[in-house]
Amino acid sequence: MSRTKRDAQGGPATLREVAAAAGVSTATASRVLNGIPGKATAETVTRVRDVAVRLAYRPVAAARELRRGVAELVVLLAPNLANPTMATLAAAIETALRPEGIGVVLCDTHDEVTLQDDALAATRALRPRATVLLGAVASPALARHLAEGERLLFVGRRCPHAPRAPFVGIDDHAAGRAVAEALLAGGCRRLGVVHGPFFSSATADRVAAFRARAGRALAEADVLGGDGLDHLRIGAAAAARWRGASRPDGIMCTSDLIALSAHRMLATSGSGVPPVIWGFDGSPLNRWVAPWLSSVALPYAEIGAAARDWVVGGPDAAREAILPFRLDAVPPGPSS
Amino acid sequence: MSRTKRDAQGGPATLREVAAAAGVSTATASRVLNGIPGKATAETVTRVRDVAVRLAYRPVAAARELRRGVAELVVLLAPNLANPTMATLAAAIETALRPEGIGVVLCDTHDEVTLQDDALAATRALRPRATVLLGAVASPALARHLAEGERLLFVGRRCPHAPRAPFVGIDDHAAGRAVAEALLAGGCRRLGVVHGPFFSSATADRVAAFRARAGRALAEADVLGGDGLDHLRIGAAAAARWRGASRPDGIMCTSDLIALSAHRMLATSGSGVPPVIWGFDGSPLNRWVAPWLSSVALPYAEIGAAARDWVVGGPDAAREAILPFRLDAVPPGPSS
DNA sequence: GTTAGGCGGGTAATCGTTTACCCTGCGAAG
DNA sequence: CTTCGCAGGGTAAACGATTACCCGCCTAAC
Repeated sequence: MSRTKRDAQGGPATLREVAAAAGVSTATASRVLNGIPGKATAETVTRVRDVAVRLAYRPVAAARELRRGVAELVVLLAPNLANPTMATLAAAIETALRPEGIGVVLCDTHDEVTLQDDALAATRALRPRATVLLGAVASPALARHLAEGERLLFVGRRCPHAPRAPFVGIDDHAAGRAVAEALLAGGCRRLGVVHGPFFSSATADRVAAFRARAGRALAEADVLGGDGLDHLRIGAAAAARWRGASRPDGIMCTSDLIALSAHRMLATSGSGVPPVIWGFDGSPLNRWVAPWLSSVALPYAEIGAAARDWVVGGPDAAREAILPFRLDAVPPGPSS
Repeated sequence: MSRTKRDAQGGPATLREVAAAAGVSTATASRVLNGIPGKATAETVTRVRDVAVRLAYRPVAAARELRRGVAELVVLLAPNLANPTMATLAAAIETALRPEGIGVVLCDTHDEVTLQDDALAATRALRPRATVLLGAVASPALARHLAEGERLLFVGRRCPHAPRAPFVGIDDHAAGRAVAEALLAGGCRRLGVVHGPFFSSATADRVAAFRARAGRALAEADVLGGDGLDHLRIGAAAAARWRGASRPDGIMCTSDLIALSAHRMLATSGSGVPPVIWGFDGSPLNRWVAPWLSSVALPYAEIGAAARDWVVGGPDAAREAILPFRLDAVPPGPSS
């Protein structure tokens, strides 16, 4: 029961001190605390555990990592945290990983390829369990990581270099089709699309399926967008092309952000009955900021859980998780 | 120029290999790569650097951390990443820290005290350079960390236990006063407030200053809110109390989120000219989702920079950074 | 009566860096 | 001709955990 040097100093206890206080070797203490069975009597186990609790022992992550060669960390690359969708996804993944004792290192790449590459290179030194990419773009470092067998998980958007790389997301093809069907079923006659860049597999799939299902209801001239990375600008620029002229009565935007700015631009032109607008992502904020917006809601919690399963599952985890989306349709009626 | 064992294996090079390839000891190699002056000839320096580049050497973070006792990591505790303000702040801080080679470990506490405590306890094992708290609430673990001298920085909202703890933010008192002045100068006669919980120093200061400046233009009955943590609910519930009855013509909400939901509730009641509404935080999204909203904009980039300065500044960094806010007033005119 | 093997545990190497300490010249000051 | 000090560099001990081996004992099977 005598205080060790460090205990007296007030610093956190080390494994050696726990072992000494419990009267065992560090090997035994380590095995007990890691729950390795068959290496200690029940009596020893409780004694070591008690001492560890009493001394408020917390293993230093760096020491374990150095020995094991991998940290209990996951790197999360997000293209833009100012986009509520990305922030919500990031939060969902972090929330799912925390109970596993895995920390999330966040990197906002601000939609820039060079920042993505910098982050990819820099975070290697951390030796994370995996790297999760929310909206990856093609880049040299990404290709290199892939070739070198780093553990990479793509969420929402597939790997630009290798579509078969581990992926968690929804069936964007089915979602695009569902939106077209909803619009047609709602009585829309002339459809339109405002989309982001096609290098995003999510965008490409949504638009392709929408186009296929819409058939002649969608004129090629009513498929707008694609330039730039800022969704708010995309929506505004695209919608401006419909200004004054006649326009579709049913529009799919490939993200809620695009829908927000497109709607705003359309609203200020203000002629006739407003079109029905669908977006993607289903932010909880929509109800308050855009009650007119129907949206394909992402299953955030399930995406987080799937990402966690892949991370903890190791090399033999399922390579793909295609999760069900939800259609949050605005009830028909006067748009307030 | 012969390949070392590990080099041949394709794994990343270690310092030992770099040193061997450069014909120096690991000590010298380490000193050169860490830029410690006066310990190597210029010729040696270039040789070591060249070899390091050629071998794509990256120091393993865990080893350095183990030796130094502190990781090049900062833990960021955010109350709710679904709130765009928090997400933007988090991104700003991460962006400022990255060039310093400091990674950000994100923890979303979902506004729950126990999660904040869990995160505080768990991240200690990482031995971060500092912990940054975005919207801290009082809690046992927080008090303990404070007492034990952990490096804690409070952003936006002061430490609930110790108002003098290191802080980065704006002068909320001045901001509240400025909003009252703007409303009065704009011709408003009856003011109102919708606020979040007062345990937030930011909220308390804003409301106190607003109240002081508004004087008799603000009736106590028009100060609403305070219950619950979800800003969207706060705004809706508060505004519902003005429904049907007469209401203020100028309202300050202590966050944009509150303003969003309050406005929506007011809009559906739809009687008479809509009140002028001010919020806080100045999200870039506001322009698109709430063009009617005036807002006290936070200097996100400057907050990130100040947080970085405090983190890298070590023990003698300035304890407080009070940064200038910006008033993003909606131009008077018909609210679309 | 052996012996294989499981249980309970200890010793010490190891992970990759940093850094305290030591050493050797060499030039300048005395 | 000493002596001091500095530039330039090497040796090896940390940092704190994990884990590959090793060892002794006891039981059960042969």
